[in-house]
Amino acid sequence: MRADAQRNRDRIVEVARQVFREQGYDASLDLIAKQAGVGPGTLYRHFPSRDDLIDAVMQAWVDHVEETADKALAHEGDPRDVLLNWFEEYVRLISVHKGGPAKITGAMGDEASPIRTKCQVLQSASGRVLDQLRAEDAVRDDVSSLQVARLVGGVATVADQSDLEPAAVRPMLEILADGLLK
Amino acid sequence: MRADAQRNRDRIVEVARQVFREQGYDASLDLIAKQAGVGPGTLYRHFPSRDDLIDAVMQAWVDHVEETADKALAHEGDPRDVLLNWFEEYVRLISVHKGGPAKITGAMGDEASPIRTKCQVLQSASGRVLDQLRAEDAVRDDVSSLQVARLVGGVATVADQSDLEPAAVRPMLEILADGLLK
DNA sequence: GACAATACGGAGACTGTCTCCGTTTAGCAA
DNA sequence: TTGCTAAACGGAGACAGTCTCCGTATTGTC
Repeated sequence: MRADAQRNRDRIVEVARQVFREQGYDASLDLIAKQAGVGPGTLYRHFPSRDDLIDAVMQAWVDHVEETADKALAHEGDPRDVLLNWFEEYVRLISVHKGGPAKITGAMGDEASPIRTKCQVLQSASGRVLDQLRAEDAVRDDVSSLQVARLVGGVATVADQSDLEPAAVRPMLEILADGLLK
Repeated sequence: MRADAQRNRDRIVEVARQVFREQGYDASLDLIAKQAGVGPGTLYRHFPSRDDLIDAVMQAWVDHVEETADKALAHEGDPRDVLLNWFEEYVRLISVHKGGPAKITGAMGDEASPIRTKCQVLQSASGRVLDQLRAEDAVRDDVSSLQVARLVGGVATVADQSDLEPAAVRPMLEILADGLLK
């Protein structure tokens, strides 16, 4: 990639991250282009769809997911605590931007989605936590990590759309956890 | 209301119901106006916001909710069956239109939402089912009908956004039910 | 049949998406 | 350096959707 192209691409992503944080994932793309000091054509050349841009914005965030899962796994406590702790982190992770939970959870399991790789990272992180608990024979074994990701994602989506406080989300996650544990 | 106004209003709602069914809740309102043979101004006078129109479209559907809850309550079987049956009906009810689950569940608990009354009907129907099961000492009593509505609504939202088959939704509802039962 | 009051409707302002294409620039080779 | 070409730029503008304003038309009443 040419140096100027790389420069523009980076700036667009940087601006997009900030604008998405302030206005949510449905912010105007032309506005992002303008703020980044490029024309709309440049933005759309680099990122043909909104999801492609979102994917780029999320890139930095991916590493954080693995790390968070590691922490959850190292968490002291009984299986219920471990699971709940992971659920809360999961919700936090996908709720960084308004509209994020719906976007991510909706794309979960969609092979063709531009943010597919991000979903896979989340799902596999979730899978790791689940596997450890399964090894302890703590969770039922007829559930897939995809189902769990969707269930927790569903709670996060509702919480995002209704502007719920974490304190209001917790009891819902507890019900999920209790349904999953043996 | 003047006779012509009533006529137009009815026709708009009728057309909207059909268009929403075909295209989802984010269909163009000007298109609905055109199909109903009125100007956009007329549509917006009757229904200042999209949600107001959606609310009107849902009106016919409300009676059906009560009836469905009655059927769920009369359902033969153990508490888990009753609960699961109701959950499946609930998901079906709010998934009539694409985008419906998110719309309804997002508005749940929002006092200012134009579709508030619809949410209340759903929530109270859910409350009735829950109350009966509580009377049988079958479900935990630290959960509200709002929480349950949100949990099941969350599953429905994800299912709607990912175009999941009912068969894929069922296991998720089972987890919810198991988390709710004592 | 006249006159308010009420309702209509469509032109058009505004916002956001996305493309096309003439212009500019980076990078390389002579 | 200079010249060349592929790559990239950017902004005008086509298009679609939302929503309003206001001149016109219709209704129902006295």
